[in-house]
Amino acid sequence: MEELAFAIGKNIREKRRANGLPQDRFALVAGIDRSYMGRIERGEVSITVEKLYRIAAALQCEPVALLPKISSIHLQPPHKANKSSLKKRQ
Amino acid sequence: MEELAFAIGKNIREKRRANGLPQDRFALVAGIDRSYMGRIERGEVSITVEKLYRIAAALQCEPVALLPKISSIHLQPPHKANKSSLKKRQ
DNA sequence: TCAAGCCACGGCTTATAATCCGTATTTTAA
DNA sequence: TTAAAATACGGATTATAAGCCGTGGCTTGA
Repeated sequence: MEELAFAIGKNIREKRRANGLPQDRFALVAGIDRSYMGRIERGEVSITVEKLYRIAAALQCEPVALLPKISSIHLQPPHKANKSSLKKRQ
Repeated sequence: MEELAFAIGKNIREKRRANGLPQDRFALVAGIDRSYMGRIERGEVSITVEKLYRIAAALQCEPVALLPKISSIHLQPPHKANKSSLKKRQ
């Protein structure tokens, strides 16, 4: 149900297949664990920007080519709802 | 020295200031810890794509507006150099 | 002056990203 | 069909992203 991760994973898979690379070899090129790469493509995990850049590099594209428009994503509130720690300014 | 993180942090700070928001209030809007937001802007930490989207949303811009061109970044090899686990196909 | 706003920075903890290795299942080509 | 390639998926561990709370330093306006 991770909308963002799912959209990214779908884009990665499409481009990878367009490049004719199997998942495990692609993971190797990107310098990412093969099992983790599977999870990324399935949208099961939330990746770092650094991983995004590795993957884009392996696909020879810009990171933005893998990212959905922000308007298409509704991100759910943080797990630890961050409670102010900011003085009210009446 | 994290080139990517530093570039992103710089972009975020610029846009935040352009919006006239102090760091702590901005962190609040983005739903991110104030102290962590400071580290992000200083380029001390590697963030997830999900955080990138939160920040972009708070800045009312697309994530790509915060990301440097891939050609301007040389990413260093993974810490755990991922050793094949892939059969040779001689 | 000093109070308040803004930011840097620290130590510590908690959540989770990422790895490693194995095996089951599906897909594809001969 | 069936063997091999490609992928799914699992458990367990390690690395690190992210949160929490405090403090200190700097700048500016009252």
